[in-house]
Amino acid sequence: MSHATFESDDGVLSQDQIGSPLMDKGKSGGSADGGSVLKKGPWTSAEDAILVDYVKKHGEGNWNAVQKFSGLSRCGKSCRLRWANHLRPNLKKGAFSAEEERLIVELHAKMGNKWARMAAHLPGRTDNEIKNYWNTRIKRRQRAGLPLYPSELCVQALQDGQQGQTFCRMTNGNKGHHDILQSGGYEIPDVVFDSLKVNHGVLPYVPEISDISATSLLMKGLASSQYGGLVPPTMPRHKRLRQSASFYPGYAGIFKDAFPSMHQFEDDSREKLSRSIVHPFQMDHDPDKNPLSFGVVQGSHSFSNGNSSTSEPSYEALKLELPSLQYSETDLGSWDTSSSPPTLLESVDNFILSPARTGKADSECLSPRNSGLLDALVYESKTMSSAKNNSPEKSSNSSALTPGDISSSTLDICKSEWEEYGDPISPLGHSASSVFNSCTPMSTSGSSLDEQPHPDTLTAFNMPEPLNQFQSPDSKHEIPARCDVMRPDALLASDWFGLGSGSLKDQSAISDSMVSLLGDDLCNDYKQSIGTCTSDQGWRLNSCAWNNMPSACQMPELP
DNA sequence: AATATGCGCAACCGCGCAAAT
DNA sequence: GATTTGCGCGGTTGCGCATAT
Repeated sequence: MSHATFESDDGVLSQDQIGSPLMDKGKSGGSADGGSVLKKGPWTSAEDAILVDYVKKHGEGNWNAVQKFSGLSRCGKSCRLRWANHLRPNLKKGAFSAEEERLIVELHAKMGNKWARMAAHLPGRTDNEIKNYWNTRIKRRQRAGLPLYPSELCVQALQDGQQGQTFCRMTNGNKGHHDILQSGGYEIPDVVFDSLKVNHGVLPYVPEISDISATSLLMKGLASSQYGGLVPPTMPRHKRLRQSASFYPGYAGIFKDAFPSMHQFEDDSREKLSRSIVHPFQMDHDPDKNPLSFGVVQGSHSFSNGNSSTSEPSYEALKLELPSLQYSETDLGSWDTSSSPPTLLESVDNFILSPARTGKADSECLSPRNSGLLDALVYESKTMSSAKNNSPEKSSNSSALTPGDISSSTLDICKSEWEEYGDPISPLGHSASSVFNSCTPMSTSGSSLDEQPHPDTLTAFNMPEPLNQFQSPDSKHEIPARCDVMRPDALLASDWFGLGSGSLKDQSAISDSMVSLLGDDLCNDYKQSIGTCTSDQGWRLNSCAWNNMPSACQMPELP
């Protein structure tokens, strides 16, 4: 197509776009070459022809030269995009095939929002296409109350892959790796670690799952901008701040400024926490050596093999790809701590989603938009009625909870916390109830606590399985794999960290730490909402707190 | 039939990275 | 070493169409 032809078309198009917001913006529409205004908006066939012609002659690349040499009044970026998404040869058009869809789901489970990389595995498909497809899928399945990831995805991965090394690596035994994949109910795919190794079978691109921080994932998910952001506008500022700080491991400075007590924690409580939490695991509680020694944060995956001693904290693990949590890349940057591993404080901060946080954040965790790999949702939906059958009365009894109670109470807390914030509508526009009713991946389906969780059952507050193993290597007294590692109350309330009711000293240490972490005011709130540490009974949860505590955080009666 | 709403897609924007200067 | 340039990526926006009211 000749330049003249294009100019002719352009003139018409310019008229078409007089009212175009894009044109109105004119941000990048300034003169680029000789004062000509770069056109925006839809491409015409004439423009396409020019671009194709140019590429045929000059090849791809140097897109900024397109305008110069072809007379196309488009910026280089626009040209590249147009070429890549519409004009380049071998592009597939039309709806995705079932196989493609399956692959996308799998890839997304692996890579998160790495559209370009996903596109590399889908010949003829563009990253934009995949992205749009995924976003559409999110909405669609969200509406339908379905999980983003089908349950067979993991099953297949298990079947096809090298067990324990690929997709569902953490789904060893009867414990759901999905716990971590979906930690917090977010669509937390396995994490891609480019720096490690790639491809172990299931997919053309299936990196070995390395350590993954459920908390980090959650944080990033919570920090997602794409999905409306984490912190609801109604959230008190300090809560937001705390959350935000938690979401950004690199926040330290800001966070500390806002919460001087954090300094105190770093100074005083680090040791306490290391001693009280890390040490029981016989982990290196030197935060410098083991900056992620906060259990989950540190390569829960490493625990999955039940051999913690062989699992060196992998800082590389922190170079995780963005999972589908939809957090911003920049957020991830803060996790790219290969050069500067997070301090214990930073790790701890991930836990310091104070009670103030739990309401929204936890609820957010359950947001269906983040329900990737939420097979649990399916499972839950199937058993929701069963869970609901658990009487509220049972839930209101603080300590004699049955597994079913836990299940129902899980739902209760989520709802109540939503309501507590007086924001009945989630950022997605879903009522809290609807969110939880349709997507809460927390139900134990009324099953016995002794009953092994469904492999696909991932809960927002599930304790990453490896930790569970860690906590109870013999699995004889396996405590339900439900502990919100994000919540200090989880740490305090559960025996999950081996603190139990008998480790009052450690609990007190944690309590002290919590004071430092949260500050007195918040800590008081925390104590009020969660409970108190008594000398004779250890942590005594307020019944309300207990009832409202996600089942993940509720400590079952020890045998 | 008119209007409102929702949905899917194409395109744009901002940011970050890497190479070139 | 600092700046510029080119490019790619991910997120967001806005338009057009379909459906619901």
